[in-house]
Amino acid sequence: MPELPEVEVTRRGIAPALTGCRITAVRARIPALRYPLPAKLGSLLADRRLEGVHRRGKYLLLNFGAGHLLIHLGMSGSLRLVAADRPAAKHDHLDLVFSGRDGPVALRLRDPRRFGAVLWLGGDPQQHALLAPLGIEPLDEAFTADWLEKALDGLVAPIKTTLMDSHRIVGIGNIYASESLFRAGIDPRRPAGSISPLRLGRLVPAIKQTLTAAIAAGGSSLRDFIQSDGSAGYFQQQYFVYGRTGEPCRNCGRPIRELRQGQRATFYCARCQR
DNA sequence: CCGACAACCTGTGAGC
DNA sequence: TGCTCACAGGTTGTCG
Repeated sequence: MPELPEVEVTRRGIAPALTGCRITAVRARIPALRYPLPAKLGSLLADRRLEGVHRRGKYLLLNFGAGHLLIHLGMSGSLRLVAADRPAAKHDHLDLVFSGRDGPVALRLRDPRRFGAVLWLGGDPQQHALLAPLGIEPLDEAFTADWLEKALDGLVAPIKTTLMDSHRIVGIGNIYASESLFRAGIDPRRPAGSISPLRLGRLVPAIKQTLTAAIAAGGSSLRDFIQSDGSAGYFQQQYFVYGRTGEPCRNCGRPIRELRQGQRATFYCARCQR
């Protein structure tokens, strides 16, 4: 579910409600997601004040002053703000209960597939083994066609799988890789290192526009993505190619094609993308 | 370093 | 209706 836009929408949903609030309880219902949950998370966070909520790639960082709680939503994770006494449903694995301005409120993590992660980072978050190797933020000013040309130099792998490599560029997952390449008019199978500067000059703004539009729409609601207040995102209504196999291209009318790259589905228009 | 692949886990929808 | 199979937003680790 969550690529950069969904994580950013989540961040913007929870930050205003929780920043400045203190933890009053922690409820962990399972011992581990992708990694074991931090031991003694309750005493670690007891009475701590949330200083801010940040994002790095698809990771959320909750700053508690003494350290950061790192949260990754994996494939199926979501965070919601709910009344603290609301019963937990299936796959609601973790609650962080805060003393909110209007009474106790729980930040509830749900993750059916359990590919997500919750870790406690005591030191500088950027030095952590999961964050240090991460690539550039695509919405940063530093992400330019010049930067991309150097980053892709010599690479033979298809541009689509390369865009999804978080050690080069963060935040672009399977949906937004296909969508960005359509907007740029680039064939997803094209070797990353042999794309002309002219085309890279189209790809950079295509990525930025795709991600920005998705954030503005509240993310994509594949199956069950929900915002922190429980409402849906609407970006999927703006998909050009993702999940539209056989349907007419919104630009030229030809049927959208589907292929597999690295065990993932790719969607594209054979006429508009070269 | 690069690229291909399996693995982690549950839910859902298609097809029979 | 019920069963089986393929596939789903991500990332790490391994291997050649």
